[in-house]
Amino acid sequence: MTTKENIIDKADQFIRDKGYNAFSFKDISNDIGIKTASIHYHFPTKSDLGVATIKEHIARCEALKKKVANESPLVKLQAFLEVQTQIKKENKVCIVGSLATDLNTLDNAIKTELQKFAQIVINWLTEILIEGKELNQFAYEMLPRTKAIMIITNMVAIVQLSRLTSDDDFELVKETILTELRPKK
Amino acid sequence: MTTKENIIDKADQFIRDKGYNAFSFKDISNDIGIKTASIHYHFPTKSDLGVATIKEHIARCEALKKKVANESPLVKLQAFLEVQTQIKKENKVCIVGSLATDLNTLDNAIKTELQKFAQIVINWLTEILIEGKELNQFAYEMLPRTKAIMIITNMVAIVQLSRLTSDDDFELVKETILTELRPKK
DNA sequence: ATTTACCTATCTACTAATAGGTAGTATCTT
DNA sequence: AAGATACTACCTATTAGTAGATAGGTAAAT
Repeated sequence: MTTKENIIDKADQFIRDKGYNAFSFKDISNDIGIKTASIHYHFPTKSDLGVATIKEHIARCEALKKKVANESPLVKLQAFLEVQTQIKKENKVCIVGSLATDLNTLDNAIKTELQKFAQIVINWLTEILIEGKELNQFAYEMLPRTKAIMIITNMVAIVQLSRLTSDDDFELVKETILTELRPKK
Repeated sequence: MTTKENIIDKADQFIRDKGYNAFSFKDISNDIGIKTASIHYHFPTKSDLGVATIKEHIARCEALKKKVANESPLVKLQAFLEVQTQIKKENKVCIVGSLATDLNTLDNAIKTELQKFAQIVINWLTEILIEGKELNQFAYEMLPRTKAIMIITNMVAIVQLSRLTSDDDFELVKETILTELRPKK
């Protein structure tokens, strides 16, 4: 991993652990053994680092989409849910949720990139749900995009809420989503 | 409104607008025309102010519960959803979501108070859903507490996500929740 | 009735720490 | 030699929090 990648990785972890306004260049500096001025060499401003971090998420999302492109809708959905499961395992939150709560402190560059990422995620899950219904693997009555938003909001918020209630609630929500999609014979 | 109440009110607005770590005593100082040292007189630490802010939410929630105690389950649910609608109207987010993303930067006093509030909200909606099913006003198949969590996560996250997509998505989710609960004849 | 003491709420002035960011220089790699 | 990368040293602004003074009100003791 290059230094640049290393910096992005740490920024990502801090944002999803403590929030954008609670992490500093010093935090990253301490973690990877580099001076803060050197971080500014790679990313002139904190906002530049924020944008790069979201771009990394977009890239990882596109890679995952490609990886499961030929799988069944159920496997695709499971891959989708597995991302959140990993987040939960690390006791972090989704970057969309984290930055959305801080949105009014962020400049337009970050805001725009985050909107782009949110669109990609919603569209991907919508496509999975459409395909799943066509193949009779999923059953639901509302519009596919609506169902996608219902599922995404469930997942985004349960990683946050289960920090306050119980980790079991995360599994509960995940299983409920899968159960609700199962066709009744 | 006393100065103390005024401070809590501003803190609440800032937390749900920008997040806990993005607001300062100076922000409040500017808004209400008082020096930051005077805010420290009422709330020795920022954490004390945070705790007081959550306590205010708990008090308002209990008051709302009492106000609609003799109404039908549907009216109670609508009162519940109206709180979020108001939040959305102000382009803010729910305090639970806001503080949950910052949780790892907060001390135990705030964490404990926030857990208390989350429990109260979950329990209230659970009771509404149980009563609504008994009276055949609501239909759902999962456990009442599970359904409550599904609805709460939908609402908590859509106020965040609709900052990035469209305000219409908030109404979409709200209507979908009501539609899904409606018994099929 | 006046003094003494205390309480409440605010102020001015300050501190130590941290923030993001910059300029100029050194080192490493090719 | 040259570009990429990292450094030292610094700057300015802001942060949460503190100390001490002040002014006004209250209540009991003289």
